[in-house]
Amino acid sequence: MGVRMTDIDRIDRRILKQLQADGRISAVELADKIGLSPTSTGERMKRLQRDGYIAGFGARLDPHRLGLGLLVFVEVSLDKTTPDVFEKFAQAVKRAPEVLECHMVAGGFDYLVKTRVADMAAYRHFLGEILLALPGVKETRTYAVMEEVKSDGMLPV
Amino acid sequence: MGVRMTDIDRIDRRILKQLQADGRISAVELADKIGLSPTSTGERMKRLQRDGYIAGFGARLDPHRLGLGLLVFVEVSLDKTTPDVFEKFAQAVKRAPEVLECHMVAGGFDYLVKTRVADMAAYRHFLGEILLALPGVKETRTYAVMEEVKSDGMLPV
DNA sequence: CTCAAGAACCGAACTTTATACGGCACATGG
DNA sequence: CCATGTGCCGTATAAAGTTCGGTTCTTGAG
Repeated sequence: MGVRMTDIDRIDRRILKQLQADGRISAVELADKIGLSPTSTGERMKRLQRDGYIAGFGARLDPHRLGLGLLVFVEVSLDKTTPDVFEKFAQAVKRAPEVLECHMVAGGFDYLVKTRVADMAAYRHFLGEILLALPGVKETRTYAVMEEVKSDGMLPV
Repeated sequence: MGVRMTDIDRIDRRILKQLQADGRISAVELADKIGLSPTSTGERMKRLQRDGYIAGFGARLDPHRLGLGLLVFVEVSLDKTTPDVFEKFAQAVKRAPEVLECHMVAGGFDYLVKTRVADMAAYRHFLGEILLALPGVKETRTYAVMEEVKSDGMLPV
């Protein structure tokens, strides 16, 4: 299944690590962190993007500052007797802005949903009016996050 | 509990939205997307960072390209008879690079851990040698992700 | 009402960064 | 040996970031 054209070396990994931590670092500053010229650094950055190692850049926003103080995980079980439930559910979830992540899992339930809302009242509304309103949703289990021990989600490179 | 000094308006929200989607957009381009001069746009960006709405910038790396093809969630229950288990567990988790996220939750278990590894063999090693080796870990339930329906984790602004 | 003060925006000058180009060193394979 | 390709670098040009002064608008006190 090889779509990849090239492989990456030690220097590429250091570039990826730095860019993951600070996506707005200049090629000049990055260059002398890794001991290369700005030109070569820029070329490598462009190659890493072209080959898909870097999917994009983004600002990390503070959810609490934006009034999204409550993080909630929901386990969802679907009624598998109806056809298309998985498709419908997946599409609905992609449209819901409260849903940050949604993963189909193997195990005791079908989907694990990560949600961020303002407070419990907002979550109650989301659960009742949006999630449970979807056809085929048989059961949900809610886990409110009390403390975010680790949240950055940085990949080990 | 007001630490915030200022509030944000409609224009700030559009800036945040754009920067979340593309953290490397130039102030010039961003400026005419939102109908403002590059100067004012730059000033607002700096203010949004200073006030903590923007925590930072980062590159979005493709986990599959980096050989981290398997996403796994683990529910962890701790043995609450021992003192300090929560502290120890939290600190160990912060040190583990395989752990992308870890949240203490209210409900049937104690921690929900999000992990990314190369494959099942790597996960087996992580579970046995690292997670279960921690003192106080009573029980774990593993949920391997079969399909990532939604993964970006963009906040609604 | 008048006026001073502050906030937000803008354009222009200046500084820094990105990009494109040409050349150099080195490894590879015919 | 030589041709080719790759990676690196320095320079020059184009673009973006940054600072500064000045304008308008709002606000609140006199």
